[in-house]
Amino acid sequence: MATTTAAQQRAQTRAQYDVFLAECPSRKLLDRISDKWVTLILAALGSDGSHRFGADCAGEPRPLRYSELSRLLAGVSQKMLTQTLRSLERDGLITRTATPTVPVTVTYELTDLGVSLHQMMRGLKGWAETHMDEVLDNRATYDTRASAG
Amino acid sequence: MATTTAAQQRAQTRAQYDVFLAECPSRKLLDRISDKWVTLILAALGSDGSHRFGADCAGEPRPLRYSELSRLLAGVSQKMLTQTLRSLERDGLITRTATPTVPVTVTYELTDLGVSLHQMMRGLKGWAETHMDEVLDNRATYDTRASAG
DNA sequence: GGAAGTAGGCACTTCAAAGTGCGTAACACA
DNA sequence: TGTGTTACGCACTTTGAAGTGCCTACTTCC
Repeated sequence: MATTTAAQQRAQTRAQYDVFLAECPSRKLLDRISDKWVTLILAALGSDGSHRFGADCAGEPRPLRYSELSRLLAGVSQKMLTQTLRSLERDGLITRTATPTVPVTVTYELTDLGVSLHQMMRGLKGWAETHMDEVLDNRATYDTRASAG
Repeated sequence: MATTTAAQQRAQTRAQYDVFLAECPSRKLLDRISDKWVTLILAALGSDGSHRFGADCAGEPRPLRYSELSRLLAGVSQKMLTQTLRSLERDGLITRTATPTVPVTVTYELTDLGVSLHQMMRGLKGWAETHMDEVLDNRATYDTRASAG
């Protein structure tokens, strides 16, 4: 009977904890931006449409079509692209504009909020470029010691 | 035979894409901080040991014992706590100090790099508090329209 | 008239991460 | 002597997200 006592206790405390986590706006922000395709779509829409995500993320924001995004993000499945675009639209970070042309044309564009988020991610990039090398150095050193020492 | 042609093409492009992603330091940073327990451990070690993560994350950084962290983070399983601490130690964000006392005592402490990361996450928090409400508003509006409209 | 392109929807499957329980070495205390 | 604590390691299981294939409606081009 009492085989899950410890588990249930943890479930209790976890439930409370999850509530707390859900309340934390920075946690929610992380949930949003920590998605692989979210960051890439933001980068794509935030920069011009050329496939230069890594370097500077510069260029002017430009609306992109679904098919353009699909080609730009290369490895993304249609499902994930659609799904991610929906969630970004839901959050008011991008707008979806469907024009009933020959075959229906849909374009996506960053909102002001989306641009704001994109700007912040460039800030993140700054920190990362400053310190992430150090982190990776530490990681390599740790691994070397673990296997050699 | 050629049933996986499209899939394999995607696999190709995805492989290239993953390489690119792996090279991006901001992507790596996201991989690090977007972990639930990472952020909480950082918050715990970055603030004093009281259970006030949400409000201000203030207080002075203080080394904490494994058991203290375990109690503080409540819902965390021992496995995840150990695992997360290891990875943070590996990255040079925290230090692990074992003192061979009565039952062995282990304390964890933020390194300078860890403090730096903790500071940045407070910056994140700033953005989140400024804009995340807006995002959540949009989300709620979207959901309402979807179900009611 | 059938193939192709556009922007997806739907359902099945897989796969890795997280959860969960159990074991451990050393010592202290009853 | 046996039970408890500390700080884990190991192995099994679950689960939820992502991947993948297959479908549509409409049109245009060959």
